[in-house]
Amino acid sequence: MTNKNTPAKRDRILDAAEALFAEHGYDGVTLRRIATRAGVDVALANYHFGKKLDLFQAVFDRRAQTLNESRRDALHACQAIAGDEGPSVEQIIEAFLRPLELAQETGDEGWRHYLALIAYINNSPYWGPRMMSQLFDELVQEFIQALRKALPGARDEDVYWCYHNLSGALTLTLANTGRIDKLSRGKCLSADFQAAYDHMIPFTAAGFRRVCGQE
Amino acid sequence: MTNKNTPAKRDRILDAAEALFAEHGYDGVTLRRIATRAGVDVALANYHFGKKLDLFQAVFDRRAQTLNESRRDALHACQAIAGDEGPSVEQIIEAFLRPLELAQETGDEGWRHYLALIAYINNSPYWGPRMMSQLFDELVQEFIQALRKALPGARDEDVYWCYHNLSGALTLTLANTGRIDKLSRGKCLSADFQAAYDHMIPFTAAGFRRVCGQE
DNA sequence: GTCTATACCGTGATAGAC
DNA sequence: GTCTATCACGGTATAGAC
Repeated sequence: MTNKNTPAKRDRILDAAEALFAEHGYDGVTLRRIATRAGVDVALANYHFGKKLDLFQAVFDRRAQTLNESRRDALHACQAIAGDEGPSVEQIIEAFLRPLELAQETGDEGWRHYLALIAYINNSPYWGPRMMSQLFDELVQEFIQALRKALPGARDEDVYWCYHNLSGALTLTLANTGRIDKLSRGKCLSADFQAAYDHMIPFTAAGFRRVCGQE
Repeated sequence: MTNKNTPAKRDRILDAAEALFAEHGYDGVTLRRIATRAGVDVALANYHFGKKLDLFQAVFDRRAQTLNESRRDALHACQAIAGDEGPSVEQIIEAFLRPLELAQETGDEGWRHYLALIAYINNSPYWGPRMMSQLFDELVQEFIQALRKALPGARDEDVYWCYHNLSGALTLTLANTGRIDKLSRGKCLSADFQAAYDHMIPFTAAGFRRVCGQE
């Protein structure tokens, strides 16, 4: 009961920063805007997190652990079910993507912002190389290893290029820009993540099979 | 002979802005840095283009016409060859992508920066909706129309979602972040655009066929 | 330890003098 | 076309309230 809602402000700063960084990028956001949105004083962000860059990093780190765990669990679960010959390409991609959909469809809209932030970072020539590897490479390599097993005889470069295409499709989905809404005149909605993944899974799985010679 | 190199400075401003906006985004770049890189006075950008936002727009507009024309030509050329039944999915996607590769592999590195800028804009929740449609929608609709013809019986939503996946894969390629270099430990290179498109074309074509029921 | 008010100093966009 | 001045804003440090 002592500090019941003391952590509230700290978290509200992270929430506000997450949403704003995801929409406007690192330089498009000021600490003052973050503070205003969080309903706290400007200096509080500095007190809790230090420099602006450290706050950015803190936002990036906060949900990474949880996300990696749920994806790893999904991968291991489908591997357990599949047995010795291992899961199919479709099953692996499903394990890669569905945890994201679940996160996006939580009541907690923070996850939506967080994943849009990942999209921003992944697509940025500046931030991408600096931040993606540290948190995600290990798990991605596990997925790629599983894909390699599901695609016997595939050349390594082909598998990586296919992963690149999957990653790109996913990134644009996470960015949630609303562009497809306009292009399709409302027939498709950026915010309809279930539809996005329902299409992305067979689309990319077919791509893997074709390029890696398993058609 | 009167103003032999008067346009030079103006163009150098555009070149510098293009490269910097592509790497750091709109807010990550100052007019001073642009001016320094262009080797001109700070105020000259203002003189030629007005506000920072107008300079951004000018950079975005500069090459759009040329790019749209070469893509439209590529589409019409493959349609002319194919005759009445129309080109295949593979041929249409090839027409959509190859002009980009050609632009990227010109000696003019400006095109590489420009296309990375398109990637930045397309993936941004803020800029995407504001800027993509005005320049690219008309042509994209032409491509989608061609794809629809190549995929008889496909549902509209499916075609749009497939296009979304193609657009995402392309966007990440244009962004040229170097991430795949690290992931693949040098087996694949972001800057190897030919390899990127050589893989993207069969990958996405197979995806279209699977999702749109033409397998 | 948590938080606020405020001050500092550099930097940025832009307008106006030349 | 160029140079300079202006004026607002941004990140950050500090002093102290609770």
